[in-house]
Amino acid sequence: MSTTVHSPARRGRPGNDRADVVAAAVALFNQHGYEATSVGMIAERLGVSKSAIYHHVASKEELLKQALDRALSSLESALVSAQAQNPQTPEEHLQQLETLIRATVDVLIDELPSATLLLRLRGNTELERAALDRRRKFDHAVARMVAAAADAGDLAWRSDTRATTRLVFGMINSIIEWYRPGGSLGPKQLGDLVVAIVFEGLRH
Amino acid sequence: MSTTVHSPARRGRPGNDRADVVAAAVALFNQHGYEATSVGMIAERLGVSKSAIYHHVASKEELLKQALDRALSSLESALVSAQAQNPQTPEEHLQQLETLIRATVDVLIDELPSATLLLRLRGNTELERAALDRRRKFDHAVARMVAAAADAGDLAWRSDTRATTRLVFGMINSIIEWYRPGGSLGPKQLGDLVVAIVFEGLRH
DNA sequence: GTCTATACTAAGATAGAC
DNA sequence: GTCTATCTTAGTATAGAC
Repeated sequence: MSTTVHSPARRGRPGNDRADVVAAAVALFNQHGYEATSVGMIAERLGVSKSAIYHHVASKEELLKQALDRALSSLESALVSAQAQNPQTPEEHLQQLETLIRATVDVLIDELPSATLLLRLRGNTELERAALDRRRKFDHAVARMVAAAADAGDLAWRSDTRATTRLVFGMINSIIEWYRPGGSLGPKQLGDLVVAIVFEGLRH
Repeated sequence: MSTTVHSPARRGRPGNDRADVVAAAVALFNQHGYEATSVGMIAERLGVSKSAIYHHVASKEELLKQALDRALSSLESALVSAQAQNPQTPEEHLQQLETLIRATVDVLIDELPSATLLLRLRGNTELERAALDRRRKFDHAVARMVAAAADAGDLAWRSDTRATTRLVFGMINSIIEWYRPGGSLGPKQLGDLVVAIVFEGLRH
């Protein structure tokens, strides 16, 4: 069981390792949904038989868990990095939100497959509900940060802070629906664009 | 085959009609995904046996088609109503976009189940790809309307009109992820909020 | 690390009775 | 409008050889 995440030069017999299997699984989970993806489909994509998959993981659910952990950890790191700022003035609160928005955009792009999986979860199993709970904790921490910025003034959160926060992060999360690496738009530029729309709007 | 959509008082033997079956199916498609939803699950939700479903529709796919047609027709109507405005001045272009945004929000709320189904499509079958094609035509028409507004001036579409449009409608579409009827926020207020964020941004 | 073979379960759909 | 019974295919997972 070579648990190495990115071994630079693999030892031993060629073939697939755990990371390969997870990557193939996540791609298929995103295309067909977790429930509708069979172990046979994952095996087929890797060019091996079904039972070869069970050499790497104990169950189909373990593949889901791997990917969700990865996405959640990355998002939580983004939040922590913004929380480190400890803002005092209204302008510093705005800067903190900007940091959070850019860090979230970066995570969505860097972890596009696993983040996509997370954002499409429906909570149909215990594992999925646990992941959604963890995501809800993240959302609440974000909401607290936004509320603090609104309290400090300088932010037109338009009476309903909760709905506004959902809309803003709905916009950010929608990136996974269309963003593909290698396009003309890089992470930095996309972050600029999102921040500009959120804070300044589209009217001249 | 009583094809009535909302018969005020049903004739004949009590039980489920086509609309009941479609509604149950859509709810389950949204929760588990189309592929992962079995006809047996639909039957169970309605309290009947599997084969009772096949009295109302010829296949599982027909249930999907019904719902997607409904969502697409509603969205296309919203677009047509905005297109009827034929704007001349920059301010009229802005008003046209506002009309489109409000009409889209209304459709998402009024047709929440079927709109949710449409927005989560992955294009894994011919039917799904046909629906996605129809949705793409809608998106392109929206993009043309936005481009016309940008050309008329008065709109800070920040160099990349395409990405900006995607982000804005990503925000609007994200409504389906959390909006539930009966909350404190009505369609009108939500439309106000979206329009305010999109045009004015959050900074004071 | 991968294979074939197999156990067991559930899927979509049909036939024909009530 | 719904039922039971059935056909056929495909799902998750395991056993044990190479």
